[in-house]
Amino acid sequence: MASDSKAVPDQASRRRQIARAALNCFRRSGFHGASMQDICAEAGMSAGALYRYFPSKAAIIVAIAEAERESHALMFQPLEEAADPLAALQELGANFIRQQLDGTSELLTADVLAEAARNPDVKAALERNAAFAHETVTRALLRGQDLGVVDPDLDVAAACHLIIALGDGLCTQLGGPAQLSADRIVQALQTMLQRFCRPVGGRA
Amino acid sequence: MASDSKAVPDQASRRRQIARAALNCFRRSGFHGASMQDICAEAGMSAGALYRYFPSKAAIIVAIAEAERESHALMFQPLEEAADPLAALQELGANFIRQQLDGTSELLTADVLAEAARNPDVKAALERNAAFAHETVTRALLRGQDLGVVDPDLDVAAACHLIIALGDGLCTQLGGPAQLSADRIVQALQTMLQRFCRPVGGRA
DNA sequence: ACCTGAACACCGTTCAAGT
DNA sequence: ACCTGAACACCGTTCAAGT
Repeated sequence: MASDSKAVPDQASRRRQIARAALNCFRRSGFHGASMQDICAEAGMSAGALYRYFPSKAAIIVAIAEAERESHALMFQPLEEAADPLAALQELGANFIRQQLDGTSELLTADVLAEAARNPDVKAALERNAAFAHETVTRALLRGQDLGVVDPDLDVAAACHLIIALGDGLCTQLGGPAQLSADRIVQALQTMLQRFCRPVGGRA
Repeated sequence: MASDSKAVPDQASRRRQIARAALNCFRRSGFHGASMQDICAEAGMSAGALYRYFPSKAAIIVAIAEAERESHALMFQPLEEAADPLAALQELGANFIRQQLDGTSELLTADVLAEAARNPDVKAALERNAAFAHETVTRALLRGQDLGVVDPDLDVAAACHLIIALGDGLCTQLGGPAQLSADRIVQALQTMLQRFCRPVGGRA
């Protein structure tokens, strides 16, 4: 709290405005497909003006990735509190897939991953997101072990790695050859998570 | 067989030479990071010459993707013949992960996926690869059901979708926050596949 | 103080001109 | 016949000049 709270658009809301415009453009044409001119037009300002608020195109991606982390935090919330963390993880997976097929999802597209390979700031932002997801899922599985709903011999860290890779893969996937219904994929995912994580003896 | 078999470099070997040079450049700097000038330099020819053999930068990716499909076919071979298709799938997964962590792998990077979102030819090439993988894994699981090593109630198509998404995710992943050993990931993957696919009653 | 938009150094691609 | 490399239309980014 250093200065502001005026009626004129401040730095932060300007940045949000630009990020929102950019997100529209990226969704339409991808990160490299959308030009700065497009983004400027969509945001209703000139190139020079935009560069007052973001030092580069990549910096816009970083801002979007950071916003995405907040929305993930919301999505992951139930994992922390649920009475049955494994059931909550299955539920989360179902929501995730539905959101993915809706196209409602924000933007963890292949484009962004590709940019991360070249730009250290983007890479760092995505790694923060991945670390957050990893930690949250890890905590849920450990708690599941304490509660007896997760196999106590499961290698939780390695399992998380796979589960998150699966999530990433579902994000970037090309529809798939056959057109499977969301329900069938959701069902299969729940079966996979259940069988993979539950204690070896039991059926629940 | 229309014309050739001379000592001078023919069309096909020229194309291979360019594709190899491009692959080196892409590995170094990614698809967008590598300029055509870089590729020309690496291949030892001018821009005009290169464009005699490939109509665009994207066309080079398509050629690489097609070569990758052949190498996948080789990798998937055991699935078709193995006495235990589920065991063969686990083995394939282990090889896949090791190859991934070696950096030995060809190029199903985020870059290429990103390009597919914008270029229909690249997209078509990747879809051919995905369809091939999907069909092969599907056949293996169906055969596993016949042989009694795979749960007869498993939704094979949906399971394949998840397994291939997992493979894609492992390809594009950013190392992961913690540095897990390949062995632990391999072990977890085998557990996951085994528990997911085997008949519900049994242990083998 | 803040914005504009032409200018800069690049990119992928083309094509007149060379050999 | 095949190749060269300057030229073209773009891109992300900058910065003199305006208000």
